Amino acid sequence: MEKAQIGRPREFDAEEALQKAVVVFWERGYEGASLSDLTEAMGISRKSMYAAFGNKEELFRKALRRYSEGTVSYIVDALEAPTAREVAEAFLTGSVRANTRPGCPSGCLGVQGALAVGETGRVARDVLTEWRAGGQEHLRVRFQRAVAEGDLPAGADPDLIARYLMTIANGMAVQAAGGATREELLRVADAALLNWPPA
Amino acid sequence: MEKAQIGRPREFDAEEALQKAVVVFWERGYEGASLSDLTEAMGISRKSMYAAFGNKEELFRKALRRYSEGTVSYIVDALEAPTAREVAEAFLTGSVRANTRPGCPSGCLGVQGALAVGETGRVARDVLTEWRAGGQEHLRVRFQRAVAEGDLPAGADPDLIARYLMTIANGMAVQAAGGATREELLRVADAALLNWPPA
DNA sequence: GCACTTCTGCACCGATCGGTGCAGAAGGGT
DNA sequence: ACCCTTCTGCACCGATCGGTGCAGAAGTGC
Repeated sequence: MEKAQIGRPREFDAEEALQKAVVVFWERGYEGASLSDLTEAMGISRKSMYAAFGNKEELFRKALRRYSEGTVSYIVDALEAPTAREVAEAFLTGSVRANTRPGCPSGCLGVQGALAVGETGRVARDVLTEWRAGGQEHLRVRFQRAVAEGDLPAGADPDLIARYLMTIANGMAVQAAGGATREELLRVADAALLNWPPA
Repeated sequence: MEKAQIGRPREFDAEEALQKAVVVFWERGYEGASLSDLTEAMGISRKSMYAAFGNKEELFRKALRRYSEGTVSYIVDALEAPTAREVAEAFLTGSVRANTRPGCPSGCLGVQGALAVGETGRVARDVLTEWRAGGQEHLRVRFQRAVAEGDLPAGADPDLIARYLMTIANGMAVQAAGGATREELLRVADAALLNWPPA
């Protein structure tokens, strides 16, 4: 993978710069984040950004990937909880924590990054739609397994349960973007889990 | 209120044009909707738009007001339901219907109109944040009344119940923007109401 | 040291952004 | 008929958008 070192090496840390881009996209959304905003935060010139990441859309894709591996890696952990109930708990409390992390923008990049957009944001919007659907699909598969294992009743609908949880998580992202606190959202998560399974 | 008719009257129907603007903002968001997009859909020139509505921010405010009075007027109706449980049901099913109305953009203008934005969208974002908070406050007051009337148990927390319902509604807006169908979301609404009150 | 590659910063590209100035047309009220 | 106001369409404003061409600096392998 690593090509032989030929020519002048870049002066900045690409991972570090990408993390800065994540924050800008997270805070302003794809369309609201201008190249000037991005490169200024990343501490590099436009030319260096294009050489290292391709273009704005590619930068967004890579930022989302980094966001997935970092901020919202709780999802992967949640899926490994021993029972469906614990999966749901870990997923929702993880969402709350990610949406209200001190020092980070409020809400979720995957939700507010590009929800309704103009022509220029179509790709970013579709990327995020697919990203959210992917997360929901992981939940669905996990709950399907839980049904097979007898952890959930035979009549339970894995698709509905996954969508139910993802809907709550999406809603909490909107709430966080609007200023809701971690404590307020944790209470919502508790309320959402009062009846389990929800179908 | 009506100023005496002096000078040439405008050639277009302001209400009709405003409704077109609602759809464009709803579909593309505040920043994603350019003046060209808006005026083209409204069928009027830039100059006529500025004369009739002020500027883009004012147009957005007026579009949101019209949206409130039209598409999401179900909230007002829901608040008048006789019991807290029926209020919750009417609110959630109304949300689902509004988010998945054939011929209209998917999702909710109040959510996807301006969630994460750049400098130019700050005002629109704050307007929507306040708008969502206002809706939640109406629910809270209604549930507070329900507690006073004994319709909800004395220990119930109106603030939490209102936030819980608004979180679900917000989440369903995100789901609808991602392509969820009316039937799928109605099942989510049912699941969310399985335990009542949720706290 | 040399050749080669890739870096960086700056100026610049056409397109589009929100918003206006202007001129002329068109409808009042009297 | 007149005046006066407000309409409309078009061209245009400076600013900013995402993206590049260019020149020179700076590193690597030989």
